[in-house]
Amino acid sequence: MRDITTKILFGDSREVLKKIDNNTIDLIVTSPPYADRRKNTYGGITPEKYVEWFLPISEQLFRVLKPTGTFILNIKEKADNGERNAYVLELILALKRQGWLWTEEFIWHKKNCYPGKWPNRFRDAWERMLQFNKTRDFNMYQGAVMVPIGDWANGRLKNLSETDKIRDNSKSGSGFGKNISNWLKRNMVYPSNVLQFATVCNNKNHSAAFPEELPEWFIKLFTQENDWVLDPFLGSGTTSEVAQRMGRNSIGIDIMPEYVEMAKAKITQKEPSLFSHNKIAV
Amino acid sequence: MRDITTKILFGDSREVLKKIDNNTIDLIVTSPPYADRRKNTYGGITPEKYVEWFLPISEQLFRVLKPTGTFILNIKEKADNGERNAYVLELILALKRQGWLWTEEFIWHKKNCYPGKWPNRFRDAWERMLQFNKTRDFNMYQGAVMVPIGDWANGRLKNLSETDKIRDNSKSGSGFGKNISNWLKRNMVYPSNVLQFATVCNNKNHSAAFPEELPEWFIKLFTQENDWVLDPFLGSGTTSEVAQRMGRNSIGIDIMPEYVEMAKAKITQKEPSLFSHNKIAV
DNA sequence: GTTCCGCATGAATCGATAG
DNA sequence: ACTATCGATTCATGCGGAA
Repeated sequence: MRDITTKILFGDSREVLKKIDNNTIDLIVTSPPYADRRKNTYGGITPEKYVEWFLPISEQLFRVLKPTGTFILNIKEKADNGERNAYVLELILALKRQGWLWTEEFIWHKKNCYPGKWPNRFRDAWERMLQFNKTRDFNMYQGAVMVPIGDWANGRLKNLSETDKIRDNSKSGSGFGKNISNWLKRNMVYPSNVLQFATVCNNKNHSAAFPEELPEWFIKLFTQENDWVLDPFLGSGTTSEVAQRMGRNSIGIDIMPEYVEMAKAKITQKEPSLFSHNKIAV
Repeated sequence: MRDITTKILFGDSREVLKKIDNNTIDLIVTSPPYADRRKNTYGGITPEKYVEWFLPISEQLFRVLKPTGTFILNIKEKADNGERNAYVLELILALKRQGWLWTEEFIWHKKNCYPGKWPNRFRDAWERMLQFNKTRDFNMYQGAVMVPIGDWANGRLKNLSETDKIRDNSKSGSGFGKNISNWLKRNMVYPSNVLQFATVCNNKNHSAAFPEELPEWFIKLFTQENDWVLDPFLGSGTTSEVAQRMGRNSIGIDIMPEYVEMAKAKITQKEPSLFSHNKIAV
């Protein structure tokens, strides 16, 4: 493994991103401040101004991303006056107009979401993981995120009858001959576009809203070792930490000095002993 | 239980809906034909014309729905040229402009769908269950869909229940223990907005097969017995069948004669023996 | 060293109350 | 009338201390 660079940059992404060269990033994975959330830490962008605020940033992201790269955006609209706000839908449409391809919408199913029950709704247990690309020919290493068949097969495949197998072959869905019995012989299967991870909730000094599994999963899927990962809203530094551990170069940006310090601490902490081959640039 | 009416109507919803009186329906739950470029499938509406096609129908749905009623729309955009089509987002925005409140987006997680992959994506394992309302004061019977509590509670209950068990057992001889309902409540929790139902594989005659659990869940949540349920795209008749079984009046509409016949067969099949109190109106 | 249990808390949401 | 703040509601998870 070559040396890994892990840059943690302090500042406003709208400005800091301009220092990054064109077509250099393989994966952008980020969770920007949601509209009207985290007012105390970040500015607190209203839903009405969210698209306007985000587009200059995504313009820079488009510029720095390689044509084969991927942009993963974690976001979820809040309920407001008994109604879901539509600003995320407006954002998706605006990003498409900006030139992005809206390739996929993964669902992050939060198994341990915030509790609560109200007269008109249940707990919100999912968030959007929106995948955007510059071109249709992006890199995707699907084999890297295969999961043991165990959980899946025990529930479904074991009970497949002989007619099930035959019938599915004759059913010509979309031209893909899905011979189910082939899957029986394998140990690993591909996941779907629904991801189930628990949110991090520890009693320690600082909590990371982003569980490590989330950036880890997308880094595995869309990058190889020595590729470059970017998070323009780094927060407490989860993305940088995971990228470093996985042998990816990374750039993390945040506007809050205390978060930048926290992220730097996470990185350098591990540098002397475990990651002596890594180079920390700040 | 009073007599239940189950109407199966043949025709185009744009016309047939006009025969239904204002403010008479408690729940609309439907899975319209999804937009598709392939004309040979059911419906055959292109993504570009989908909103234009749907709005006259949703206008009628708005008219016939009670102010306390709910409209559940099951839909999912297909991938098209490597990209998710945005017509569903446009539809949500258009429905809001039409006066609907976009109350919630439930996720139907199709847990048992076959693993599969394409060069650029994984298996699509979820669909949108969009909830729209006319007002903020709609009926919602949340207790009807409670689910058993997670495993974590079993350990906790073990200790407390030692004395509780004895008390309950000793009380069982003397009528109903007053605490039984409370104890049951502790074993049941409210669900979230992510629903996990298996897909049905047994329906060869309808392209968009809807598992019974799906309309059943929403009928439980948003209606009581003798309420009125409407499905303007009935398909093979699942909604009518479930509504009848649950003691709800219902109206189902479909434009395909063979589906109407299929749906009628499902209903009348059960009428003589099990549902002799039901009245079939066609 | 395991296993078990207590406890804090997490990108929440609504209705009521206050300014 | 409209905005801002507060209290009540509620459950899965992981950590830390105890058995």
